[in-house]
Amino acid sequence: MNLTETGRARNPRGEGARLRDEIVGAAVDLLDETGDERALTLRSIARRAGIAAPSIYRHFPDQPAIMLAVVRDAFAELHLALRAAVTGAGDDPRERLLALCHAYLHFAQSRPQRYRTMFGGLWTPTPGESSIVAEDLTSLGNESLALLAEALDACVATGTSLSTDPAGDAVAVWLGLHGFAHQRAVSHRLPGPADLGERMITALARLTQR
Amino acid sequence: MNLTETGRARNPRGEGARLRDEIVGAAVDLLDETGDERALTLRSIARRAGIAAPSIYRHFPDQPAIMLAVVRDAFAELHLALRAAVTGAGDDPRERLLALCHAYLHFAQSRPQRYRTMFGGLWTPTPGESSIVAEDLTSLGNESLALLAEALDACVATGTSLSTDPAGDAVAVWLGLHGFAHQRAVSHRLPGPADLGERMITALARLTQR
DNA sequence: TGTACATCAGTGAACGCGCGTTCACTGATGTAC
DNA sequence: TGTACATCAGTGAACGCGCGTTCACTGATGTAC
Repeated sequence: MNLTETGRARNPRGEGARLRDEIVGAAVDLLDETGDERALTLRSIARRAGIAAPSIYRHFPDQPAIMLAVVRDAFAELHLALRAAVTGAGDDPRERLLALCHAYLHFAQSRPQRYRTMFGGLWTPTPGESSIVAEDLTSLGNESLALLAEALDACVATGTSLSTDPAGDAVAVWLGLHGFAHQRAVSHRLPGPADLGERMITALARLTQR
Repeated sequence: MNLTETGRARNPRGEGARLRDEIVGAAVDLLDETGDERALTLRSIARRAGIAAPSIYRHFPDQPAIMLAVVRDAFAELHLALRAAVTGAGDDPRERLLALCHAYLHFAQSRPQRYRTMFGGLWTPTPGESSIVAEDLTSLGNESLALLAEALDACVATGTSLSTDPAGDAVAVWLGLHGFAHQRAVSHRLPGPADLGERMITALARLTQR
């Protein structure tokens, strides 16, 4: 590492972009620890990263841009986790779909603060006031939703799902997962039976009884 | 009203509590307009209410206490809306359940910022640092959830729902509604078919085909 | 009925603080000649 | 090979601002006698 006891060593020429990742990492750490995106100020992130506050401006135009990078990272991480789950689940479409859904719920449960931030919509009150544009936001979860739609399609093809509109029902499954995951991320004391997630997935994906 | 052109008239003796409601109202207005709970500072709320900032301390111990009052008000309003919907829906259990669910979704759509704040979990990062205690939070939606469970019970009793665990499935329906409502409150551009909400309700409540 | 006084609702000035952002800078490292 | 110079990564000091909170206060209104 480039860190010393009394500060950080400078990155070599051409690799200043490393600091960009360190800044995002510091922001993620702060978010996971405090659970409060209001704590992610430009100065607190700089402190955490061990740099002077103005150094951030070499890499980000403003504070919301850091948040966007954090959220983008988190969505990329989610997508990787979902892909890995599907890939590792074997060939049975039902198992693949369930693995994907469980990976989604696991992702949210293990990083509740990041999950809340990804979908909380707070970090960008008014696109236009900052460097962020609407385009940055709309497409964020699309890749992962496509993965879910694909898994549901496969279930329909083998008769495991009775859905007559897999594309629409994929959105329904996603929103169900989201409601479950989000509420659990927020309250950590969810009423309801232990198999609640399973039950919602089965119902929304219109899976047949095994 | 007690407002004049150059300030507000003082409340008469014994009715100083009126200002409390005005403070909460000002906070709600700010929240609905800005869509950003970070904008709800003690000073901005005071400005909006037309009073001096220290006047707030006569009615609230600190800023999170105002947020709690806002959220409590919103939950009370939600409960009233749900009750009114059920009451006005006639005797058919299916219609009553659907009316309740639609009222829930309508509530969230017509007050997206308040809905987000109610369930966003941001306004109370660490109970104990402020005047808020955990007890203030846990019971917030319980009344409304009970209403939903009751409506689902009635559907089961008449064979309209095939649920074998209405209490658990009521939570499932709620989380489905929440996922739908929350995501719509945040993004306002939801993919999926027009009858998505209907579809989720029917599936999660295990309603029979009509 | 008059009057002194307590209570109540709300104010104005001031405090110290962390914030985002700017500016001119430092000093190491690679490059041209 | 040596040296002047451009580039690059990051800094330190300073700015103005809005924040939460405190303090002693003002002045209207009800109450006791």
